[in-house]
Amino acid sequence: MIYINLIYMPRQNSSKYAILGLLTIEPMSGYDIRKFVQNVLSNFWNESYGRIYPILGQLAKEASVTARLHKQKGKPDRRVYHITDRGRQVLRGWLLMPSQPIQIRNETTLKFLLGGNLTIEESLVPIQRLHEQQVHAKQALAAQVREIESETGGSARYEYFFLTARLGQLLNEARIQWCQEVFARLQPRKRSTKRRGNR
Amino acid sequence: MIYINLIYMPRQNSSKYAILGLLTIEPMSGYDIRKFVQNVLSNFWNESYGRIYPILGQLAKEASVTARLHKQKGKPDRRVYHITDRGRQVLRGWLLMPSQPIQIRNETTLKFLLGGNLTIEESLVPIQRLHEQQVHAKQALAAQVREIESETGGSARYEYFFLTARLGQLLNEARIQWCQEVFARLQPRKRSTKRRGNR
DNA sequence: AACACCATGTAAGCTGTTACATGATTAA
DNA sequence: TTAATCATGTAACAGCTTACATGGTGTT
Repeated sequence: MIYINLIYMPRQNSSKYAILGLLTIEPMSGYDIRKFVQNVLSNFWNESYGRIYPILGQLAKEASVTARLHKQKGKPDRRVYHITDRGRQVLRGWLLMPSQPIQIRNETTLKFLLGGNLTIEESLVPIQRLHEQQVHAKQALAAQVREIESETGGSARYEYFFLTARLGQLLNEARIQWCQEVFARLQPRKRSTKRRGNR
Repeated sequence: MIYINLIYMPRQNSSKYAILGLLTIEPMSGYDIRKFVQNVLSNFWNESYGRIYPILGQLAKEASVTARLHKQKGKPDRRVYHITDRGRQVLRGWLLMPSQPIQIRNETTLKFLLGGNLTIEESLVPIQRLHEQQVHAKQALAAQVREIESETGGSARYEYFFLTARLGQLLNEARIQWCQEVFARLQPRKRSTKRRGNR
């Protein structure tokens, strides 16, 4: 295939900038980044080792970060990455660009929409699971908010961390409420309508 | 690389089952599916032509769907796909499986979290855009709900369509409220703190 | 004349996860 | 003894989008 007018323009590699951005919070190793993403950002971001390590190498080659080796006793060496001024410039350029529209693929919701192909009981199973999960997440989010509030009372970053956690809370509450509405509307008439050919 | 114990187990191809599922709502062409996903499901699902057409061909080969050619005057022929009994079985198997955890990558939220690298004014720009967009989406969602309510008053599918749209509404309201909280907390002290080296 | 819509389809190629390798320490 | 955690890294490969091709009709 020949590209004459345009070079193949992939949706940009946001992992690269995400990792760069996390290094402005604190210098981190690849392992730290993974942990941070899993523990703190999992509500709206994810990264796998398979991306993190190659990207850190690439960023170092571009002089957007510098690596410092921290030797440890009893544990493997840590390669801690620090963002450079050049890295901050690159990051700033990305931060100011309009965000890529989110490509959402929420299997649970799609399956629920197609619930007409199942019995009501079958359709409710994943929603019960979702409800439990979201109620559990509610605790974790509240703890996170308390931690942020206690940590850095007046820092510039504080507001952004707090408000991001707040978004998580609001979405969490919305999902819990939805589950309750589903239970209220779908439970009562328990006619096991396993009708398939509905046209 | 040699896989001895396990075959490479990719995250499953949910597009295939999604497309199959949409054909239980109504027989559709590839073009219809794209339109439907964009117009109705865009809040929680997306599919591109590059996937839809090959998958429809694959599903036809597997006898999960059958194709019927609809000739049109002045417009290209439409290849309309109908789900088969075998297809319904395959779909049912997928619907009963627990959903893959959502892999979210919300650039807007991540960028907001990293707002400490920008001025408050700069950080607020995308949130103002988000707010406008969500207020606009609110209208569209309300219209969608009204349409579902009027269409099929008592059908089995009605409840699932309605409740899915309802989830969209609740999440939409949560996001709008979040934007307002952001404006309230971030606007007042308009000190243009373009501090970069925050450690 | 330019553009958008209808309609189907394919090749390029980046994106991103998973399953490995490796190896020491600590907890159950 | 088994498993988990710490820690870095790579190869395989499916997932998915984008940019094309093609061509008629209707709208601005």
